[in-house]
Amino acid sequence: MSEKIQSLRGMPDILPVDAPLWQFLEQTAAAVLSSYGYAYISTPLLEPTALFTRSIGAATDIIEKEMYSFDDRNGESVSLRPEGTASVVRAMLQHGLLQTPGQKVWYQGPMFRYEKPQRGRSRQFHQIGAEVFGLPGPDIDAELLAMSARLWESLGIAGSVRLELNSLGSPLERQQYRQHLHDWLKQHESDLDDDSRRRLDTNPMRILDSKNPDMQSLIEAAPKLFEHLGDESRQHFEQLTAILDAMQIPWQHNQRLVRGLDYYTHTVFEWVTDELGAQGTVCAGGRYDGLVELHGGPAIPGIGFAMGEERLVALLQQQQEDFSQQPHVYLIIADQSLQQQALVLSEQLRREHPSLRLRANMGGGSMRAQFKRADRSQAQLALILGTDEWAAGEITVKWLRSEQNQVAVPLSQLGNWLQQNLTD
RNA sequence: GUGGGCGUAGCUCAGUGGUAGAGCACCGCGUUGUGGCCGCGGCGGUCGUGGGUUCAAUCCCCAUCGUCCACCCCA
Repeated sequence: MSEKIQSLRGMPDILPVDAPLWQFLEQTAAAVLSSYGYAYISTPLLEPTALFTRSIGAATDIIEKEMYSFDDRNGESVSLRPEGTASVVRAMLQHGLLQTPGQKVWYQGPMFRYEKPQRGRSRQFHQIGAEVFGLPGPDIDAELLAMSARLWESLGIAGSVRLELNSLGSPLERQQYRQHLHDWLKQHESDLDDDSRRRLDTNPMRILDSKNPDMQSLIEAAPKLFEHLGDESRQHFEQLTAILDAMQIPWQHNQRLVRGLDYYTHTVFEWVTDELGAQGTVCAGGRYDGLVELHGGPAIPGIGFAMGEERLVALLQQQQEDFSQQPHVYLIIADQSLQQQALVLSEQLRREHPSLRLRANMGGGSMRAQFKRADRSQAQLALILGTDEWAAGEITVKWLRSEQNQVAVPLSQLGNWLQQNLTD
């Protein structure tokens, strides 16, 4: 006996019990996104390492210590993607898709970060994301948020999430504020905790996000980013919030919201929940007006978001709703001599009724055993094919979830009969 | 990366310094062609792994791995 190989740490399997939830999430998201005119795009899991270091910012934790990077057989440094936006920008540029403004795309798939796993945080995790290019105005910001709100509604979790909003201003304003904040914090360095002191030079804006209670009064007193924004940036934000108010989408202004990735500008937002412990951000994003340029393209603005599928599935799980697709019918083969006929019949039914979920008994077994399996399958009814039925050219139909009497249906009419009598 | 909780059957867990148990699940029987309820029987664990203490370790100690939680980070 050889040793059983286990999955890598933080790389969970998604098992059949949970799969219906994932499918519900992904199908609902696909429907909502396409209803807003987003087209699906799929990019490789493996990219040149430089794509991410340039995009995300070399001083971030993602780049410094969380990327799965290695040299391929050609000696080129490649990395598993830690997020999706960089690849989408790369692909849009590479294929000249940014010639026309207003491109909307969405993606879905696994991302990889070498983190210490905990609830809502694994090393391989999944995101659904959306990106829009070439639209600078607050109108698209608002529509993007409305779309996410609509998705929460469709998923039935609207009551569990709330929207937090902020503006980081233009790249210049952001940079100036960062310097200003840094200088101010430097003067209060003795009041900072160890984590914050460490971040002072690398990412001072993140200090505002600290959860340390001892830091809160200092953070309150720190200069506010919003007060350092120029008129244009303020206008952008005010127009956005006016549209949100008109659409009756509740939001909160969180002045400490700064986001972790370097490329964000102007509008940034997070949809957060209190129901998942420490990993409460379920969807986050913002505007990244300088990113396309940073990747060697024209000065085209962009905005997008990514949502964490594991976290959304966790919210869906709390609803206790059953998303699984049970078979409609279970075909019991009363006599093994009819195995061949049963398979032929099954194929015929499936061809006639593509939406029919039919599970035929495989592997033989006694009637008792087959009925047990039929019951366990949650099928609405059992079809029984035995020698008597076969000789008479009919099949016995028994309801498994109600007390109706079982009936004999001619094989020639079985398809129609099922269509008329099955629900959902 | 830091700190803490936990690792006994597929699942949820009990248990003792003398090499293990329950419930659920699974399989079979009680019906020669009828499931769900019930009864009976059965399958199933090198007690995470390695080392130490001991006459003896699943139990005590150390390490390691895994898992969960918080920090950190982030979706």
